[in-house]
Amino acid sequence: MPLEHTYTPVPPHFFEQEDTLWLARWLLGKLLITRQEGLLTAVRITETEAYLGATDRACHAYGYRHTARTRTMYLPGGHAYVYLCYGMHHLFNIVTHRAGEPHAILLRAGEPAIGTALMQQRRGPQVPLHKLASGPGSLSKALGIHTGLNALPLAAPHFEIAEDAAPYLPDTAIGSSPRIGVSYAGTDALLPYRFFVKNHPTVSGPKTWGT
DNA sequence: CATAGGATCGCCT
DNA sequence: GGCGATCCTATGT
Repeated sequence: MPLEHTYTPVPPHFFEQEDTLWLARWLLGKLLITRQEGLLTAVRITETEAYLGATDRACHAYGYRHTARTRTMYLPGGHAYVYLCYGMHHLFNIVTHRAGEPHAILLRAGEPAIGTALMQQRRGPQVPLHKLASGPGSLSKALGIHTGLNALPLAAPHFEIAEDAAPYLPDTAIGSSPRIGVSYAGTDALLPYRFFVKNHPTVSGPKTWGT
């Protein structure tokens, strides 16, 4: 591993804490690392969305709904929740909070950090660097994430969240906005539960809303 | 740059 | 049978 990619993995149980909004902000600037068939790829996270479980109408597990799909969300924090969206996109979430409280954080965008050539290969040669992992479906595709990895712990070999020596992101560098694509959620669609690195080219959708 | 429409299928009612 | 926590392309401004 090259020196510039030295990093410290975060243990899965770190995500058992209950403050999902804080975690969604905290994830910005951290590394999401995946390994498929021994090949390492990683992005630096630039955009996330929090889904706050039973009381959040935008959450799949609103009202403690139990279905085959939502089963994963009831696992303790630190597991991967991967589901198929629109029949073709594999969306990647990190389950948070204690077992039985179905919170999750959707990872929506990141900046390529490790294994960029492989991510380019997975996405196609025409895709510009800043779009390789811009948008939740694209991010999963670049990192080789698919529903076969659903319910696995967020630990080696498949996944890791890690910190490295990157500069600390001050609050003024972070924006928030309503979540994307949840108009079905009534008034909860207006809650500012989307977080992003302000003005970062990899962020999908609005880059400057909020503070 | 903004908007529109089609792709495509597992999950839920 | 209807519809998504989306993406890509095409068309118009």
